[in-house]
Amino acid sequence: MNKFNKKIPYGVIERLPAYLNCLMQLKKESVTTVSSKRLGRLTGINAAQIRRDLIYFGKFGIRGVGYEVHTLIKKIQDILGADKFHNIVVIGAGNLGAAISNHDGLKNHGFIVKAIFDNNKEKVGREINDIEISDLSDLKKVINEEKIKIGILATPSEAARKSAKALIDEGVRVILNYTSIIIEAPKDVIVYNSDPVSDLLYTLYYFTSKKSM
Amino acid sequence: MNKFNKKIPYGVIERLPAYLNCLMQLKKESVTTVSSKRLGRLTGINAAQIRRDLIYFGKFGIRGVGYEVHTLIKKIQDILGADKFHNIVVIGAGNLGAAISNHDGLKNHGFIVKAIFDNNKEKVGREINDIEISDLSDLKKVINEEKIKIGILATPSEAARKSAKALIDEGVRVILNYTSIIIEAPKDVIVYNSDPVSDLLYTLYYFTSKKSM
DNA sequence: TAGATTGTTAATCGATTAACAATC
DNA sequence: TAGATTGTTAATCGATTAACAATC
Repeated sequence: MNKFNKKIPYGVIERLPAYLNCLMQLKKESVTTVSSKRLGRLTGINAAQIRRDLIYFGKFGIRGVGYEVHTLIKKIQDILGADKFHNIVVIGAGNLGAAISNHDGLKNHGFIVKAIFDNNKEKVGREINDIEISDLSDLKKVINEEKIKIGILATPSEAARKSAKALIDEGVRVILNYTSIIIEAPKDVIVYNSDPVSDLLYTLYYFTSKKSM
Repeated sequence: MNKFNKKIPYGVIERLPAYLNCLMQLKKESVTTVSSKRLGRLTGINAAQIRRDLIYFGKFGIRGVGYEVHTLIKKIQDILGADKFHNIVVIGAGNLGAAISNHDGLKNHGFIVKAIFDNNKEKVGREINDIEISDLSDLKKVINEEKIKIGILATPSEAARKSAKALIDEGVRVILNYTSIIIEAPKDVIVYNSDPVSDLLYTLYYFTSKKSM
């Protein structure tokens, strides 16, 4: 719900991170102002749609000028909740877990990796990106002490279901699932699945038979 | 376009990999038949929608019985083009590149990683998952020799734009972009962006203010 | 003022879902 | 046959986009 008390379409929320990402790159290039037209060209999204999306939340632009990059970043961060810090945990200290833990963007958007868990005793105690790898058996303790609500699942598939259950049982409410296991969760838990194979298969459809996108 | 010569909604194609993934898990559990109702419960997708999605491509079910798992897998693989082998390359031999190259699902769906590229001379010559790491300067040669049309971009952000350009210039037509860099590509190149931060930000919206999904 | 671009409407387009006849 | 579930329709719901007045 927004200030007009209207339900926001999913598509709108899905596009906001894309706008934000684009705006942050523009900011890095010292661009101060951007029109919906330009933002549209950069993100591949229709300019009218960008304006439509934004006015769900307020009038952030200046007619005849465009949007101030800095202001729009603040507004979108505020809408998404990315203006606050969020403690997260990563399950799995393999390549994937390490890649995610090292991701610059997390820090830039206020996500703080509080712990990385693994059940491999050899890895426990080592560090990834200055974060110590903890034993999976300490999951419960850490989640409760740090009041963690967001978890990233980056284990091998075999371990995924058990870890997901542990996260949910301890009160985690958002799970980013990077395994190909299907996670069954109660309605108040948000599970977001991300799988390179699904992404590839999706694009493959449009590729293999030269269907237009 | 399908056999009825009607345009297939994007949403349908997006859901097919989810069905496929679910079906393959069912097959592993030796389930032979599944109803749209059960598939719906497992994937979180409305049963009517599953049936609707599938008949865009043909009548794959048996009234009163459901869908034969094995048959439906074949059909969906055929639709997506996942019944053939596809050579791919991965750019970036860091944690992310390694994680993707090691991903079981790739092999299961016919994707063969032909080469992993990196510009770090120390990594070149080593192996990940039995695939030798090649020097980025050999990209052109490999892509042309192996007629690679699919590339996965898993480099640090700084290197992404240059690598993307190289891929496109040499004829790659599908790019899975795992960096947060925006890639500008001609219309006949399909770029699919996947970024853990965008995924987190999206879920964050529904989480932070207890908005219903 | 002239040019540019937002905010906003309204028309179009596309997606979802309930319902049920067909049929296994 | 009775029960189950698909295939299919049609109504509803939601998303996209062109167009343009408002206004910087």
